[in-house]
Amino acid sequence: MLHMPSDPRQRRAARHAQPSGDLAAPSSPKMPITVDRITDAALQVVATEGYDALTIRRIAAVLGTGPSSLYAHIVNKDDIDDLLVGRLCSEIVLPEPDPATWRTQILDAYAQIRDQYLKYPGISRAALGMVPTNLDTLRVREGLFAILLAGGIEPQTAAWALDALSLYVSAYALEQSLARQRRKHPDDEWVLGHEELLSRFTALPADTFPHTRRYAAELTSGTGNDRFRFTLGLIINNLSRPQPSSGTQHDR
Amino acid sequence: MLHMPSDPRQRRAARHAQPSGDLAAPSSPKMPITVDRITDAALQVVATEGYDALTIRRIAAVLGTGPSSLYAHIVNKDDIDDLLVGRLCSEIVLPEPDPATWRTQILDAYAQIRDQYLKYPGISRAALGMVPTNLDTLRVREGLFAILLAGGIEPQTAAWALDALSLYVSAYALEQSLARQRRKHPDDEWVLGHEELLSRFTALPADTFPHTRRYAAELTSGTGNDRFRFTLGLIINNLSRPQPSSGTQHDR
DNA sequence: CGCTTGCGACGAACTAAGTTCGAGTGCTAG
DNA sequence: CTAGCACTCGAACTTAGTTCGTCGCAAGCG
Repeated sequence: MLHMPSDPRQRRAARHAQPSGDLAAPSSPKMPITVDRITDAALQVVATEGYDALTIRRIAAVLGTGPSSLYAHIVNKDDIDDLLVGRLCSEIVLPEPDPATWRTQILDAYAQIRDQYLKYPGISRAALGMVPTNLDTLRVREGLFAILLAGGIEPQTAAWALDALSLYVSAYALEQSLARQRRKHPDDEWVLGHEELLSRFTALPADTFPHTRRYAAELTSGTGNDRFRFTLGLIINNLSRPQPSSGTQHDR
Repeated sequence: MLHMPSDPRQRRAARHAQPSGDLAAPSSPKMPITVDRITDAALQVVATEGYDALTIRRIAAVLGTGPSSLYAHIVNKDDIDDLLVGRLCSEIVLPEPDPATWRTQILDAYAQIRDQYLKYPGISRAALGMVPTNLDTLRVREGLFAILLAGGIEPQTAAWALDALSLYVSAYALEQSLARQRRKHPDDEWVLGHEELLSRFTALPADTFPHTRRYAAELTSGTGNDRFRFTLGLIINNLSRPQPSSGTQHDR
């Protein structure tokens, strides 16, 4: 039986390289530690305890072993991020591009990504730092890119819009995760519900914070989802229309 | 002489509370450790070595003391983030809102914020997790909000756009910082320049990555600044126009 | 059939970092 | 002058990422 490279660095490189002929070896009949099992364990930890609780020792404990046992399969902890994001991306289902409904297609796809991120709280932090050559993220990018192009968007505009949307969605998920985490961690008084935030704003001095005070209701209104759809709509709606020259040139 | 509360928790709370009558005590004639000196030292560390190198011990070393000496002034390390973001925000200069030039005013203000973030690499990570009651961030928000309102934007739209823009700028700065950091850290082969990224894209299999391959030039084109201005323009240009109803409702 | 060899598993240990403890120190009020 | 208090700081505790050296097992080989 042909073995994979024993050096985990080479394995990581192999994961980032284009898919060559040799597929990943199927798991042995026994119960050895594999990259897949590590990924499963890590995802389980993140789903139940959040990304901050994701430690090498925690993963090893789920697998019933010690921390050093993982280092035959991973390079370092960053490698785990790679695996997690890869797994998440692989579960994104992308539609066949349809020029008639490309807006909702994009919106739905990003909502899917957002839901994945929120399902694994804090994991978007890993996605933000991901090297852009990860194969699974490239697959998703390709799919989203195809939808935009089918919508008649200029390739250059589509490419940059892709960046903007992806970045925003990651940041949005990260912020949401952090907020929810704080809400579950009421050790300090830093947990602010909607009403408390509103009352804080209205209690601000009117001379230095006139607008924040006056429009406190607007500033604190809307669910996370409302704001998400608003922003994506803002970006998407501006794509297919000719950009009015208003001091901002973005042609090239 | 009246002393501040001895418990650093109360001091932190005091920093977040609205500015009451008692101003912070001026520094003693000698050379004691103060919150300001801690902030200075921390900023210096971040500017020269990046946010990842910001440790309690490193700050203490800059101040010529041990790590425990700081805990009389800060609650924990998160508190340092608070101080840093506060300092950064306090250096943002906001223009008097001008209805005629509100677009460039917003763009310039966010460019200022972006430059601050990039000057202290990785610090935007702290900004992303910041509690929204930080007084200094509120000041900046108030100023930006005022500009949008002066531009005739609906309060609700302005409030949500503020969120979207701030989130994007933070995420943008974080990504840029991470990328630059990787470039300076050539221990692995994960450093990808523009050309290398391009060649990677063109080397992708044409059957599964047709668009990425075909438009590799567009996908890798543009400086960070180009993309920054593009995205902000995308959002800003859509604000003052009536939102076409395209499945996205944001009223309430 | 027994020996070798090499890979994967893993206990132990090293380092770094956040945080706490408790003793010391100097300033200020009474 | 002295008591109290805030501040300082060395030492130590805890957690976490990572490495080292050993062990066991299975495949090939004589």
